[in-house]
Amino acid sequence: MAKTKTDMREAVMTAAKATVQSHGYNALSFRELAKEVGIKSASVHYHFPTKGDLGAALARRYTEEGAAYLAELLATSNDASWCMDRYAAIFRAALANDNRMCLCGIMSAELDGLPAEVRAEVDRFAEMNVGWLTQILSRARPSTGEQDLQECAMAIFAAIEGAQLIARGCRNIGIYDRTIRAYRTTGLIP
Amino acid sequence: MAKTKTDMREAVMTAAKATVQSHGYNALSFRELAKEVGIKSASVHYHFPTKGDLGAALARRYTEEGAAYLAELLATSNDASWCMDRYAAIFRAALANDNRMCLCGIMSAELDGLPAEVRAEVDRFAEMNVGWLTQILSRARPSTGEQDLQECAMAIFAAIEGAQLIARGCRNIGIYDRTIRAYRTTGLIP
DNA sequence: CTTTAACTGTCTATCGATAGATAGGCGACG
DNA sequence: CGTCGCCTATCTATCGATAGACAGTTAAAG
Repeated sequence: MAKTKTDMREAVMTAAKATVQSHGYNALSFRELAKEVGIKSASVHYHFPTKGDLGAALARRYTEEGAAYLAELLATSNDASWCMDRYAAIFRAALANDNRMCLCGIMSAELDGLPAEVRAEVDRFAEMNVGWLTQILSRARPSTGEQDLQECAMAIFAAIEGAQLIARGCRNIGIYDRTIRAYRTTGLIP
Repeated sequence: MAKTKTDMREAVMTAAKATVQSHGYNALSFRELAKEVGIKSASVHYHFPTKGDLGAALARRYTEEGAAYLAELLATSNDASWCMDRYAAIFRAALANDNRMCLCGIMSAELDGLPAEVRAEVDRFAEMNVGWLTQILSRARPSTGEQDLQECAMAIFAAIEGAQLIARGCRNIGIYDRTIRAYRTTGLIP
């Protein structure tokens, strides 16, 4: 059974995702990527004509997979606190996995070097997260206005991304855990 | 009056700081840097033998200047709330200035490509901030234990860095403002 | 069937740009 | 004179991207 076009494309995207989460979009190299999946860089260009195409495809899939998982959480439990636990665990898992970061978090830092199509996907990821968090908050605080819910959701999203960023910077996952706990204690997170 | 060695060194560091805050450490180029300050790239190497030397000097100065400013705040007012306002304003100013980021925030995202001496400076910056925030918190909540104060200080630092990161990613400074306000409302920030 | 044509996925080879870094020279100044 | 600050010139490495060839597959035409 030979590799189909889709197989190779998947392999490239998987390797690229890991590289970006570890070293950022700028560190993504067609040559290195090709070496990892066992083809030549010219063949990577066959699947993704430009680096921007690859980056955008990566970010889009990342958002979609995240949205699917979060929807599953939402359908599994009505407990906002439990959902938030699982949510924070997603970002923790990236750190635990070789000190990786959220794809869109790391891309936000590299924003200036990003092609426009990649930036658009970064925005969509943030929107998706805030939307989900707003739903969670509306369960935990049903009497709160939509406006306030969204602001608080944005704050939670930013705070968790920040916790990941700083913990990564210090190469210390304990910082992430303690920070999330402090968010809970102060009431930022349900 | 010709330029002294110190003058040129200062000029290089100033330009480099702006570049890193805008585009990250990886985007820092000796050639571009030299062009900006009106010398040649070989001359930049005269002042900073390697890129790591430049990056570390940059981060060290950034931490020192920040510490000096924060000490000034601490000496100016006893009002924790006012100090926190000024603190949040520092990070806001970076965003307002061409969507720049905290030097150490952006370096945390690029951590893997950083020379060891630069990483060490990133750690020191975080420590310095947490130390200052702990002092502020001990004024606002004098009855709280040192352990809890430090955790909360770390949480505030991470949350503000995150707010800056996300607002930058969305190219929308309003997101920063609303997020900081939400931090206040929930009680994370005094 | 068989032949022919197109398509697919990968290859080799190469382009121009840019990176960090180094060797050695030149003029000013104390 | 000798050091200081900056220069020209150049090296090697790597980047994204492209052109052109080749083998394997598919499918239509005869």
